[in-house]
Parts: sequence; structure tokens; C-alpha cells
Amino acid sequence: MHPLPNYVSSSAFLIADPARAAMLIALVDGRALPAGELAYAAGVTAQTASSHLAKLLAGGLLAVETEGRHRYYRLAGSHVALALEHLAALKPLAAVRRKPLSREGLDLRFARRCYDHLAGQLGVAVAQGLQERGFVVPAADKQLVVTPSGMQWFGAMGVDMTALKSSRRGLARQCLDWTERRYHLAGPLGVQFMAVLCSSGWLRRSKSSRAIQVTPLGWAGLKKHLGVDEGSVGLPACKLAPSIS
Amino acid sequence: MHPLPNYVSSSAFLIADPARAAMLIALVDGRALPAGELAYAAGVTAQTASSHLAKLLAGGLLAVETEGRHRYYRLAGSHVALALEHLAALKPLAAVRRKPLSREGLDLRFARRCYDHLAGQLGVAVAQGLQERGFVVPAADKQLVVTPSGMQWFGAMGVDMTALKSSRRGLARQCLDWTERRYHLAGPLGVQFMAVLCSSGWLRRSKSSRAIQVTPLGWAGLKKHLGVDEGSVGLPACKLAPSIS
DNA sequence: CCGATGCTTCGACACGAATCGAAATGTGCA
DNA sequence: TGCACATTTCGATTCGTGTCGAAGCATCGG
Repeated sequence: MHPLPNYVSSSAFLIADPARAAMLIALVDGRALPAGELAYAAGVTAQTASSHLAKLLAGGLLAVETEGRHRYYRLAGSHVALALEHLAALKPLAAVRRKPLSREGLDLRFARRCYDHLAGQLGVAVAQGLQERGFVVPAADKQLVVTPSGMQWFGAMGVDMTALKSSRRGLARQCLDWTERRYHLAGPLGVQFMAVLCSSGWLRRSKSSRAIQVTPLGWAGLKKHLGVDEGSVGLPACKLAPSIS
Repeated sequence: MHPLPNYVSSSAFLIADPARAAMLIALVDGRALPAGELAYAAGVTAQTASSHLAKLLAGGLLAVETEGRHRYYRLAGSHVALALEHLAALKPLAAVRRKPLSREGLDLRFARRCYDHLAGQLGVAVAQGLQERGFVVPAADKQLVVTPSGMQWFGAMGVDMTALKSSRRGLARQCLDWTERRYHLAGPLGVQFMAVLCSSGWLRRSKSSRAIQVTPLGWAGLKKHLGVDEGSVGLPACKLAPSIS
């Protein structure tokens, strides 16, 4: 039927089914879940789920581990999660593109807190600045390594690097920003960094929402230390750039 | 049927058809092609192609430009190309996993030249080392920015940075390594860097194939300057780590 | 040994989508 | 105006596959 077997389409085919996609998405955090829970997550019966899981397994997207009478499924690797994320970043853009965002929505899109670290267009720009200056470097598994010059810089900014405890998921890591389709800084370092920016008067938290405001002092500092410009942060829809590793 | 409309699966669905995937792949280099050529590339008739193109357009994966009686289609953005690459990186792994590679295949997988820069497991490891040490930093559109410390280091290695001309596609950029599913160093800097490594006796080109060999002197230097170890380069299938930007 | 639970296999049904032929629209050229 | 070419629309056919009911296998607990 087709000149060459198309590997791209065969991979996409496995993700194209809503039930299969729901199962995969339920596994993106790296957990291993039993077939029954995946069936529930996908909203299908156990038979249907079993059929889908067999296909995902044969396609190399899942791995399985039998334990007693349970079979725990997990993603075959982080590359599967990556592909899912990039695929997810495809549709919302086109769907939301024409919808005129409310004032409140625009504020949230510009800068907000994600748990307790900085997100939104500002969060992405800050993370980009940190990386371009070599203060942090992406490593395996979404981790971020703080370079020696980064240690020095964060210290000068008022972050007590020695007091920062590396949590189970690392000191600093990248968190996918769903409105921007790019990464911002998360982890203990991200939390401390935003706390410092707030206490030094660069940022101001809103009481009623998750929105964040930047003070004039903050704009000056961000521009000077990270090259984050007030005019350039929102508009230029910079393209996604994956790292080497 | 499904609790939430699943954006991931709807995107994947568009790529899941072999004909549509073939069209998209024909466009990954950023060109704009008329509908007729895309029909030929996909191996279907013009009517079928038109139907597919309309779906891809409605899904936001393609953009179109009408010029005379031709309609030129191109990808809606680099994020589409990115998603395709990560999707393509999914399947070959599973397909090749069990196939015992020949001696010659193993050599090529270990290190080879891609045009005139270094590729294969060694190429990926070298690029990873360069990035971990902060010599290069990923930027938008697959570009790599050489940091000040990177300029100094490449200079000390014997690369004449002042003589390097930045081509139309930049001084240094990341090139997806299809056997490794990770990025290696390309662009004028990549070309010059491999030339230096060869002339300083670290690497040796094979005459009959694209394979590359590492000399004992090379292993010592790679270990010292980039932390690339002979034992660790092949085995540890490090996970993919996307950059912040 | 028996029933309960978790999961998979088998079989049948129905919906959706890809495909192509034929015809319509629209553009360029003489 | 008339013809050639590029592309789209319409309609009918065929095939693949997602779905679930029922039954078949494992494992755990008593």
C-alpha cells in the first residue's frame, strides 16, 4: 500500500487513540500503574484497556512489570514522555489562538506562580536568561545543574545556596509551561529564587489570584542581570530549542 | 465518551496516517511545497492529498500560501517539526533494539561523520560534555551560542574562532542524531572542531567508510577536557533532557 | 479445594476514515 | 474566448479497528 513503512505514522498511530493517549498521559510522571487503574483513567472497560496496552507494549512505548496478580505498566523511557509533551504543545496553540483572552487571563499568562515558583511568559524568559548566561545547564531527566558561576550569581542575588536542600527530585529542574510551550525553573532553587525576588521588591504577588506583578525596580534588575526586557518578554514567540543531551 | 477532549490524541491522529506523515516529513526542512508535489511524495492521488491537506490545515499543523494556480503548503512552525522529530525518535529504537548489529554497523553507531562533523555515540557524548561545561548553550531554533568560556576553550584547543564564518544557519547548531535520539554539534564550529581533533591526532578517519576511530591520545584528551570516558560513552543510555528555552 | 480478584483472549458488531472516479472551481496562457 | 493545468468537492466503496460481552487463565486468601 505504502512505498516505505512510515515509522513516524506508526508511532503516532499508537498515540492517536483517545483511550491510549489518556493512559500514556497518566504515566508521564514516571509512575507505574496497574492495568485496572489505566482502564479507569481512560474511561474504558478492562478488556478494551488490555487490548490497548498490548499494542502500546508491542510498539515499544510501554514497559511492564508483573507483580503477583497485578501488572504494572510504565513508559518505556523519558523519550516517550518527551514526545507526548511536544505533541501536547501542538494543539492548544491552534485551539486558543483566536480566543481573545480576558484581562485577568492575560495577566496570568504574563506571569503567575506555579506552586511556588515563577511561571508564565516571565518565568520562561527568566529561565532562558539563566541558561543563556550559563548559570544553569540542562541535564538528564529534566534536571538542571547549577554551574559554578551560577552558584556565585545566585548567592549574590541573595539565595543561600548552602541552605538549599536537594529534594528527592533534585535541586533545580525544568517544568513545562503549558501556556508558553516552553520550560521554566522549578525545584527548591526555583522556589527560593522567587521568594528572593519578592522580598527584594522586584516582584509582587497578587492576593486574589496566582498572578505576579513586576515592579519598576524589578524590570531594571531583570534587564541588567538576565537581559529580560519589558518589551521583549511577551511578544517574540521564540521557537522551542531542545538541548543537546 | 471521554471525560476531556484529548488534545494529544487529536494531534497524533493527524500524524498517524502514513500519507499525511509523508507529507509532513517532506516539509520538515521548512520549504513550502505545492499540493501536487506533496501528493507525489505521499504516493496518493491529488484528490486524496487535498483531503489530507485540508485536515492538516484545520488542525493547525500546516499553513498555506496561494500563488497563482498553485497552493504552497508549509509547516505551521518549528514546533511541528520538533514534534515530528521526537515522534520519529520513538519507533526506530524499538524496531532496531533486538537486531544484532554487524561489526561495521557497530562502528558506525559508535562514531561517524555526518557531512563533516562528528556524530554517533561519541558525537553525542562530546556535545553533552560541551554543554555540561557551559561552553555552548542551546538557544532558539536549534542554535547553539558559544559562551565566553567556550570561546576561550575552543581557542585553546586550536580552533581559530575569529576565522570561523557564521553561515546562514548560524555558527553552531544542534543536529539530531538518528541512531542515538539525541543531539550532536553541527555547523561551522562543528566542522572545524572535528578537523582539529583529527589533525591533532585524537581521531582518525576511516578511508572506506564514514566511521571514525579514537586514538589512545584522543581518549586521554576527551576524558580530561570533556569528561568523556571510553567505558561510559556507549553503555549508559542517558535520558533525553530538553532545554529550558 | 473453592471463590474472588486482576487481567487477558476470543468473537461479533458497528462506526469511522482512507481511497479513488467523476465532476466542479479557479487560474494562466494563447 | 477556449484550452490546459492545479486543486478542490462530492459520492460510493472498502477496509481497519475500537468497543464490549462472555469465557479463559493466572494469583491470592481462606
